[in-house]
Amino acid sequence: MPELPEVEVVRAGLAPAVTGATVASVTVFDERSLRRHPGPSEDFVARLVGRSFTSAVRRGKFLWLPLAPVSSKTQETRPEPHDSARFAPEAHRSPAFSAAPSEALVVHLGMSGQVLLREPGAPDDALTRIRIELSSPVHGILRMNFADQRVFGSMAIEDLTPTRDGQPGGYAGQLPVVEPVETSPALASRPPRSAPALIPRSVAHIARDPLDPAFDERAFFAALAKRRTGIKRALLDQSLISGIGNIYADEALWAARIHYDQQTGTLSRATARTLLAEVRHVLAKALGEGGTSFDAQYVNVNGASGYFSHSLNAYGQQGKPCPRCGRPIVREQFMNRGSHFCPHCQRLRR
DNA sequence: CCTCACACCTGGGTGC
DNA sequence: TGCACCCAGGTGTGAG
Repeated sequence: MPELPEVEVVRAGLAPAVTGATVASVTVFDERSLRRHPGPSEDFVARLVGRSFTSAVRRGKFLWLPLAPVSSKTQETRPEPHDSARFAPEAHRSPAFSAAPSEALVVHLGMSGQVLLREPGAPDDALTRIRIELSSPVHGILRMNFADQRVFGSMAIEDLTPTRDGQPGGYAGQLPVVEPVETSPALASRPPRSAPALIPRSVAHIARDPLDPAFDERAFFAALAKRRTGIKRALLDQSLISGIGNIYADEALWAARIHYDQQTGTLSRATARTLLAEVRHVLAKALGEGGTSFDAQYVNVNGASGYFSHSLNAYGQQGKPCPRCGRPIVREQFMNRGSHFCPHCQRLRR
């Protein structure tokens, strides 16, 4: 499931199931899904079996499950706090976390990937490319099926490296609402916890997403001013801003009344701010509705669909009246894909 | 360095 | 029914 809201739905569904769970077995049905893994499938399996996950982290459309360091003494899984009540695990505060994860299972869903949680023995989902059987101290035995029609998605084991800005690598769950009994201004302004400042190698070049508190707005606006390209190209460039795909690009541009090929350098700072606000709004709204799904290809870890497709104003609405002005929405071929917009509300300006 | 076209893939829907 | 053709939510690479 491609864009940020859909990947976040998967991350949130996966987190409670995988956190603290140990990999019992791995079956690779299609090696093409390991395209990004640096090594043969035997290596992928060997590096995963017996390991346990510490959390589920996401930046933009990339998802990763950090692996607890291999203990030379014992394979015993440590008790960990429930995921819904914390950020990613900390590597330094408690003695139990004396060693930070140094590698992670990196998942990208591509155009059609799904991660589905199933009971053991359940019939395999169609197009399952990789099956990972987990043993969870809370949920018992679980299957994590990676299904992918077009095989643009992938799984890989990768090293984790420190983030450039020293901020958390990505989003790993809700911050706990922990109000200090005696609230001092200094304490209140400081986040109660921080995720590890680590990121998989292949994700390091991806910009933070606009829902990340550490997203660098100034750098984003500066990059827009400097670029010589259309605004939609820029929104889809994951090294500038991550998490946006074709649907939410079209939706945010419609909301901000900007033509997809408007040159980035011509946008005023105020217009760029409006656009960023609309991007955040549309992503957050879709997240609240469980993501966008048109068919069974886009589902959460239980196979259920989201509802955001009912809220689309431009994407896929060609021929229908613009919800703002009533004139028909148009679809044009752009970047080898469809661009949906209202020619009246979203005009090219020089 | 920046920008852009293209390759990588399968399966569902549509129209003849 | 069969079949050609079009469509699909993404990313990495390499040419210019």
